[in-house]
Amino acid sequence: MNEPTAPGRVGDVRRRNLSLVLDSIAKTVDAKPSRAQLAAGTGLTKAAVSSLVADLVESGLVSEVGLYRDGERGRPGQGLELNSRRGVVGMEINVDYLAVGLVDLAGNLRFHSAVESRNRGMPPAKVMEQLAGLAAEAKAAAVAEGIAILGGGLAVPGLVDEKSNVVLSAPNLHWESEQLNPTSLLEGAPLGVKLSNEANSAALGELWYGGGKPDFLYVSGEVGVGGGVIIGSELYIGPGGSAGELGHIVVHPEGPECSCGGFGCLETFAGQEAIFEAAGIAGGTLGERTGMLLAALRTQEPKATQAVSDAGRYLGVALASAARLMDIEAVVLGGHFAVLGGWLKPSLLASLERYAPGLLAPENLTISRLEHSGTLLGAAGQVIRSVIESPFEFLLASKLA
Amino acid sequence: MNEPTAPGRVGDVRRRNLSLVLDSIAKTVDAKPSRAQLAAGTGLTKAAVSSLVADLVESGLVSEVGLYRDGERGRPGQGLELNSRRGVVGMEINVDYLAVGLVDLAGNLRFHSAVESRNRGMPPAKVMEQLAGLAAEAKAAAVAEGIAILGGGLAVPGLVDEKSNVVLSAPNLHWESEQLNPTSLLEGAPLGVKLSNEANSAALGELWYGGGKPDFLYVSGEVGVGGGVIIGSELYIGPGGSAGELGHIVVHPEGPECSCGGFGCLETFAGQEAIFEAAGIAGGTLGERTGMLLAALRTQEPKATQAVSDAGRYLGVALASAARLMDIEAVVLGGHFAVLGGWLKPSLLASLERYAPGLLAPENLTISRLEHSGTLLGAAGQVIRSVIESPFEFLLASKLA
DNA sequence: CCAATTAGTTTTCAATCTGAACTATATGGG
DNA sequence: CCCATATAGTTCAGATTGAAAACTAATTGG
Repeated sequence: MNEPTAPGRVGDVRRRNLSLVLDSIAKTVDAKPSRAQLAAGTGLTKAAVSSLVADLVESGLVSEVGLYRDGERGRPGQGLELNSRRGVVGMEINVDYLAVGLVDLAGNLRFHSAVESRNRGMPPAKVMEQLAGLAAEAKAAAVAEGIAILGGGLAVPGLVDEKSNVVLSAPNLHWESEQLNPTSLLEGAPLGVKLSNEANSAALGELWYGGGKPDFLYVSGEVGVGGGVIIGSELYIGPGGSAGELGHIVVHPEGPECSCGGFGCLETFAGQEAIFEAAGIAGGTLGERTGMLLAALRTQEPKATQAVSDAGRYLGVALASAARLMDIEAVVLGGHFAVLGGWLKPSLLASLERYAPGLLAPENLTISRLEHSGTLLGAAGQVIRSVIESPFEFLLASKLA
Repeated sequence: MNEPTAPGRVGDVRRRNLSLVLDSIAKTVDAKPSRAQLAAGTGLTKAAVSSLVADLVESGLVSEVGLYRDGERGRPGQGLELNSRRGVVGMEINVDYLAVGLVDLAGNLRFHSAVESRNRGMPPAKVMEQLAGLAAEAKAAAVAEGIAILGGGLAVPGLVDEKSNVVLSAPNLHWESEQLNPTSLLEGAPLGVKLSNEANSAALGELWYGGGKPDFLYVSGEVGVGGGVIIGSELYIGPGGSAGELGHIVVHPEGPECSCGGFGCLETFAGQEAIFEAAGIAGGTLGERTGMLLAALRTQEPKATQAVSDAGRYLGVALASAARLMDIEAVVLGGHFAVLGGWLKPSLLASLERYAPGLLAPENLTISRLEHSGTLLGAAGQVIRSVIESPFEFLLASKLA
């Protein structure tokens, strides 16, 4: 009724095992496993692994990196790793800036570039044009480093339809039902460009390239308060694709009206604008206002400390509810909340302890260290991940070419 | 890192296809598909379906039910259906009653029995003893109807460890870390007895045997306020197995202290006890108090209508948060909330519209019609479902026997 | 320099699906 | 009554794939 549940064919076994072997290689970062180690790790026979690895090497996804002697005696193994001469471009459109990065299959950020850009209210075509300039830089970097670009990921701060490349709504950009053509940013990349949501991408970036526990809630404090839910090392997006809207959890039933039309949403207490306003900070670019807020916090200006403490308290209420509802055991703070982390944490932890005592251990509340590259890494990572999960399709395509 | 991700073997294809065919037969209730129709429906060839069905019939899971002529000409097909001479016993321990039911593979409730029983504070052994009497009734009914019992499911109002048959905690029963031996209730049943959570089972019962949309939140108003989250036709239990704790969402940060140690939880506003207290109803059994409340509502006694209206309002706050966070599009009210449904719905809908305007269409807020058999059906259904999802294991077992 | 040890390949075999040919059983028109 | 047509279901050769075991390759230490 839901998935059409395709029949199992004999060939599916190979699809699955190709992915299993590739994933094992990907997981074993720094270790460069041999075929024999992969056989032991996966439960497959050496014969099967040899055959599978041959296909993966031929397609260019995996490369052999010299010999590897581990034990005392015996023939040394051939080290295997994800080919670092294949890469994916991660891109991000946000309210105040644009950014690109080049990530190789092994997960190294090989190039990074960002520009400030006031995108709120700007027509999508204009923004895409500017982004194309950054993408060209990434392409040039790839050529310089000898990296073949397989595809790209583009994160935007809004709800997207990944299949049709439509931004369904991005209120903070004032976009609604905007058809983008992200694939044109990377002409010729075999896997094209995948559109995704900013908070979700950041959560995935944190999972794959940051402090990646298998289950956690990522809290994204950009202009809005967003979230990304990771369960069992997978992104939970919900039936309609818009799960994780932490910013519109009701934290006070008598609270003020929110831009979403509801009342008492977390965003009205802990959104960037709300914090700036409560701290009495106005005017200037986002960067300037953030600087002013941090300066005020450093001098312990009462209005500023109170504003951040209040935000932490209400964030604690929201997280208590979220943790109880979804059985979440760890939280990672990103974006604005990462910047304010140190000032936010005390009131946040106190609030969590008040509203959900014993549920979330303080050491499970962490601050993202990926800073602004998390979203990029996540956007690119989704494409890398799709190859790791279905290498068979990639093999087919590369055989045709 | 999380699942050990077993390697794909050639034989896995058959496992999957056995399940695919069995599931197709199960989904096609009333239609009794032929092998040819299954082939068309699944995408497998007739040859493969014939071979798979042969195994399923031999194991007793599927039975052939006479000829079936559909078109104008041609040889008629052999109708196939889940064997209604195989059944599973669903059992429920709750605070105020015990219940059992016999469910055949096709999902028909063939026998049902319940007794009132004050189980709060009762030692588990005593409760299990009484339940054994009910289980014996179900076994006798199975013999009378010629049904072979494959296994059973036992739902309890608390957090359970399904692997070790331990009730980790059931605060409303005053149980903590209680080792049960549910399998002894159905001596000789090849699949044993599976322990599960009451709210989750009720949600699954609603999914499989009620108004089963693929995505919804089931709200269980028993003594506590629980919930079960169904996403993509599967139960979401979270990393620790305790997701869906709707009762401890914070609906008012200045609310009273809750039994969980937190403050302002939904349960303190909309739990059974809270409603009775606010309505000024005390004394007597649960059934008597419920009767008094319904009577007071019918005569529009102000305290009672106000109590229920308040409960609905706060339930709306919790559902608004839950719907935003998990992207939930439909809600089913069960238990106490189903009983109060008509009186609760107006304030609940108004509150939802205030706190999350436009998110949940009124027609997607429904009241369960399964009444007290929902939990039973879900508990038994989990065992039936496990057979449908891995018939290969069942085939193996039945070949050995 | 050879025994021991470990890595990786080749070969044979069994499981399982597909596809095509074949058998089985019904309807309806001449 | 009988045969063309149509549909259901079975049988059998062919292809894919991993398991198991035998084999080849490469390295170390005595």
